[in-house]
Amino acid sequence: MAKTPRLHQSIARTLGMAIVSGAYQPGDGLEGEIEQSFAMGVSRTPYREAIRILTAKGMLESKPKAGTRVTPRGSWNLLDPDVLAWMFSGKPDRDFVRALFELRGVIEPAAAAFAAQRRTSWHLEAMAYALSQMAQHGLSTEAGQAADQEFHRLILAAADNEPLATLASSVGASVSWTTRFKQRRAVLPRDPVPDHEAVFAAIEDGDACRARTAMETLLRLAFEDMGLD
Amino acid sequence: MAKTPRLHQSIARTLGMAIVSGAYQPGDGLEGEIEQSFAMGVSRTPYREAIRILTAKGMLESKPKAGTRVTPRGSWNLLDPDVLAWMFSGKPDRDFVRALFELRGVIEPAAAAFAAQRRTSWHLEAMAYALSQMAQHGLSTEAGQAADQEFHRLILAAADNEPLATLASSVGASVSWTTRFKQRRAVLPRDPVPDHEAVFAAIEDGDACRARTAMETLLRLAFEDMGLD
DNA sequence: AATTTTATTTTGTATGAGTATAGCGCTAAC
DNA sequence: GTTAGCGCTATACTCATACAAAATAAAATT
Repeated sequence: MAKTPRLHQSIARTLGMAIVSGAYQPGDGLEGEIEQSFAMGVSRTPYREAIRILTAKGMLESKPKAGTRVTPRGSWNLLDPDVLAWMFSGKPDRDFVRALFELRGVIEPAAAAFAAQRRTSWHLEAMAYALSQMAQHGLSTEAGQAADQEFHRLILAAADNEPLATLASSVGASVSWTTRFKQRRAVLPRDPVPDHEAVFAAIEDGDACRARTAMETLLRLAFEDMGLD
Repeated sequence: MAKTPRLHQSIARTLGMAIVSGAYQPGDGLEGEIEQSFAMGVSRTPYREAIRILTAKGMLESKPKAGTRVTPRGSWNLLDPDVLAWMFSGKPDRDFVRALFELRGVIEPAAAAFAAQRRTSWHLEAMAYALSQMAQHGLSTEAGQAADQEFHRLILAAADNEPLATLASSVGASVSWTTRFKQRRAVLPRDPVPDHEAVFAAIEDGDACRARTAMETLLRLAFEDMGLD
């Protein structure tokens, strides 16, 4: 797990978390490469590369003489996997989590509908296997959670829409952080397998409309189980 | 327009375009920083920073001894504004454009529905202004196209969902390519303004359901005008 | 044959010097 | 008094070189 951290990566992570957590406000400046990098105890090289990473994600902008400044939130790539991870590494902002669930509620049902129309027999086999694994191990185990994610990933693959898949995987991954958080503190009351099987059956039948509603139901129940509000 | 290009930025752009265009296939390696950077006539510093930028967008990964390799398409951040720009800078891949449009068909109707419920008077004013600009200049002009994109951006903003709003650039790209495809076919038979006004009216009335269907209609008609198939 | 050790290649980090850009203040002209 | 042009300077940007660490491959050892 503790895969040796590259320095620039580590710096980007530190700065990124500081920015999303609000420690640096938009407009604030990271003034002076030399001072900043010295303050962090690293050389300019990895520090600058970290700046490039954050700039690539829309969180910083830097010009000669003007310095390096935090950009307004609107230009951050909030759907970037790293940015999402940084967001959830601290206190997850409730409004933001709710917004993510809302977005997921838009995307995944649509993906399920597309999947119903475009799935191949190969997809169906793989989904069936994932479901069986899920039922066998249960969601409290590593293997069960992996099977759950695999099931959702297969739906995206079957939907045959690349941009949709990247979007949904980012959102899905971040949502799973919160799920993990929930499970730590709670009961895991309901068996999620039947909900998933309903989605699978609709996709198998090629019934796009039913697949959409089944997925909506699944997400709604999952959201209620979290008890966010 | 020609705002002086920083070197690392320029290199990232060149490499990024080469990757999305397929000149470098996933799995291919950019072997040897020193050779590569020398071949480009630059020093290692900006070359490495360009690598960091592309890595941050999920298109490269690099490890000591193993070299720097292009990652599989599935891990690219296709919704990153820069990546999208690189995608569209070359030949427009029809399948990708269609997929992006399909995604738009998922996002925008839902956004319109949310906007109908959450828009402020400020949003309405701005949207009305964008519409007037659109009607005044027409979609064949720069100003008109800008107003079109602004209108769609405002809908996402009015939906009051931050992650959703970050998709504005993606949607914007889709919008601009819609008009471009239309004009290539030299058809331009129908006035798009009424469709937009229908969406606006529904949002103004706070009618979420009507806003959704109006947006769906708008997109369907626009898609037909594109004549992708 | 499996395992440990060594070698080697490639990226990663450190450092210092010099360049170019863009904001700021100054001057001068209107 | 205002504005336009000009030079100054702070800051990021680029270059060059050296060395360290990491991961794979090969070799040696058990």
